[in-house]
Amino acid sequence: MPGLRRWAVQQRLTRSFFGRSVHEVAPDLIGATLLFDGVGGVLVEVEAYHHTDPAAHSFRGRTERNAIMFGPPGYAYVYRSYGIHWCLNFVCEAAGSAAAVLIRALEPTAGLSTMRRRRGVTEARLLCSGPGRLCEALRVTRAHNGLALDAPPFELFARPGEVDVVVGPRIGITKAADKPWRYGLNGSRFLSKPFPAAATVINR
DNA sequence: TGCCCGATTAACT
DNA sequence: GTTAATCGGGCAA
Repeated sequence: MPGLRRWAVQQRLTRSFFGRSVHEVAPDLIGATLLFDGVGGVLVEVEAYHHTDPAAHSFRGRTERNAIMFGPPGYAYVYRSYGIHWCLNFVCEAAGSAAAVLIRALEPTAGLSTMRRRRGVTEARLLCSGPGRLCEALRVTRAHNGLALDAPPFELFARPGEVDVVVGPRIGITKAADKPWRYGLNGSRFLSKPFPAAATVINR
């Protein structure tokens, strides 16, 4: 029956979803829906980090700031970036792996007027295209560091079907800059930056 | 304690 | 293309 699918219940992402390799979870988050207090949209760009990765906050061991990364999967790790912005991560793998996915961009679908007010811009493309912008639009701060991802104010829903995921090098880092651990929704206009023209596309 | 630098962004030239 | 804003972590002294 045409249109039936729109009534299908979207599956919520649970802790077990995050208890896998960060390099599996990251591409599987592309196309998923993130809501924070009812405001959010479809994830279109993420990056993977791991404690063996020189670019990761957890690379030099546990500190007060990154402690959440060393805990169990399925929790939010929020940190201050450049003393100005907040950045949101999802902790993955097993406790001690200190692996997390940085949430870099989403396509806004819920709470657009709220996001516009918080961000001070009207263009939808500028609301959540970048980790700092996204946290400002969703009003994610240090107060949410350590919160479970399967309970309010978070709501996470699995993507409804397969998507084309584009894979490329991460942005804004100097260490391990060659690692292709940035994942995006192929063709999305809500990416924080385009992927290289030669970037690989995979179906997930 | 002091210094350097960063998983960024917006406003410049 | 370049740069200021702004501050905590990490490391040298």
